[in-house]
Amino acid sequence: MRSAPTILHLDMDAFYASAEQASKPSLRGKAVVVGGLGPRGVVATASYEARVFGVHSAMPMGQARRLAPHAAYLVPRFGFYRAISEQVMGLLRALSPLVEPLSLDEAFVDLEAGGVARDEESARLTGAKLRADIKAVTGLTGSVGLAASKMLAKIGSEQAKPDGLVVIPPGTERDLLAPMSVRTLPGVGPATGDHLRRGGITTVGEIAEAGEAELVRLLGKAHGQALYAMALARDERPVVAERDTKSVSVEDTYDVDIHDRVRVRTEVTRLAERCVRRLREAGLSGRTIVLKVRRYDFSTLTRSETLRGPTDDPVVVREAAGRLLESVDTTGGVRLLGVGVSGLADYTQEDLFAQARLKAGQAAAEPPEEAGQGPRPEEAGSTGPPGAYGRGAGGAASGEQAAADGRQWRAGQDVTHTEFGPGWVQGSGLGRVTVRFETPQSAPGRVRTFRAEDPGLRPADPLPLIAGPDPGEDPGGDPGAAVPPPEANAGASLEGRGAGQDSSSVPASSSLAEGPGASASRVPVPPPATRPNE
DNA sequence: TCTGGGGTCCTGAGGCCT
DNA sequence: TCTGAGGCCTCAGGACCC
Repeated sequence: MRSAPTILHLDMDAFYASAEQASKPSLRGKAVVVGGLGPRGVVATASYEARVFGVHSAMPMGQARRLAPHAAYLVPRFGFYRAISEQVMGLLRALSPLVEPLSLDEAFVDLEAGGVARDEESARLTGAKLRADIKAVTGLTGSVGLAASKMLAKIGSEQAKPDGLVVIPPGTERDLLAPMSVRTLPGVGPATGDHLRRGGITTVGEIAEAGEAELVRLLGKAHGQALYAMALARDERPVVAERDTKSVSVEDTYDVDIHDRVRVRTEVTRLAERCVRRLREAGLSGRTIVLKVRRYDFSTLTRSETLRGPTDDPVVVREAAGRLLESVDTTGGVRLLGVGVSGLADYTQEDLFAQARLKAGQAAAEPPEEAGQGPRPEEAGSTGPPGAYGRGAGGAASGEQAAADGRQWRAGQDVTHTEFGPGWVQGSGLGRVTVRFETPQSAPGRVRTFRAEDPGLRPADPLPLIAGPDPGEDPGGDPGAAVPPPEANAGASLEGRGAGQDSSSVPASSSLAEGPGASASRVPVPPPATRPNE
């Protein structure tokens, strides 16, 4: 263990929801929930205002709507969040070469490796400056934990939330941990927590008292030993900048269970092809093909097959997935299907036979799938594949909600109108789309409703959260990062899979439709207001 | 309206080989 | 030739994380 708190953990506060609030002035200070709006969607992130009502991550969207019916419900715009995340990661890499991203909104940094902190005071100053830089570059807040190990730095950032900084001085760790719930420790989820509770252990201190042998007896060797070490504040895991991908997978939850075996096979084929596309984009190939099936009763089973050598051949993966499906009983219906590849290598051992088959047979039969990520009218009327981020109704109606010209309007999506300028979709349905016209730098904007096929309305790229500084004047020194890349468009997120079936977004967020925006738009609120309308 | 998507790691059973 | 032990691999499932 280090003698100085030079491991930094950064956790952006309610990241997706905060990004949406920064992007949409009328949502600032309001309950915002980002997640799948389909019938089987769950909450990805809730703003702190929404958390007051009990809404939290991973909660079924229906439950969230019951708890916070007046919140704004938006689909995630991963491209947009990724662009912001890259700005933040750029700031972290300016501190140290050892940056370990955990997700779009979280990372560890080894400050010692960067030579920017040697002791508690310099670490604290570095953390404070980082938070200020993040605020200046992105307009968002992040919480920072500083400690001598990854586990404690993460606990520190959790304690610092929201918008704070906590340093855990070396030597104080065990006293700090002792009264905490076992669930504080990484790797202790609901199941392990229950296990420990049945063994009479509810706090970290009680883990330490129980001793390693008892932990191993309760949880098995690896888990028991690891947890015991953590309880003693022993965590020697290094910050690792580069991690090799171990597997690549894709899966879809369906709005309505699929009973038709032919349809199941079709979906597995489609997933296998999507998976291979992802594999190839990453320059990888793999030996083990995995089929995942979640049945109507939520029971999940996996079947896998290991090939003689790694492949990235769509025919090989498709056929293997098809064989695996043969061993699964799907009567009763399936709610989720997934295809994955593991045992990865960064090269391909060519399967010449499959390649030959592909050239000979597939070229003609296979349409250039999803090339334009556009709508797939041939599927209209089928149960839309994207459960999580799909639209509301599901079932046969899904395909019919698309605008006449094939455009899709989804809650939260950026748009621009020839007459009214930039804005975002507040809701749509029944051939109408409601748009709020505002920008990150404007006052809360006015709401207007159009026909879904209004020729003046078109999708747009997200606008930068911070008004671009004069060229050359970038507080974070992050080159050209202020403007998210074009692919950051809402419709382009989610790998295009939703485009066909998401159709008009939810008749959504009824809460928003009648929001106070119209009146607020008349109030000259100084930009960039944090407390908009009302 | 119960429960997403994309990962990682661990465990245990069983087969195969030496 | 048979048997048992041990190591390694594959497969399936569970838990956890963000």
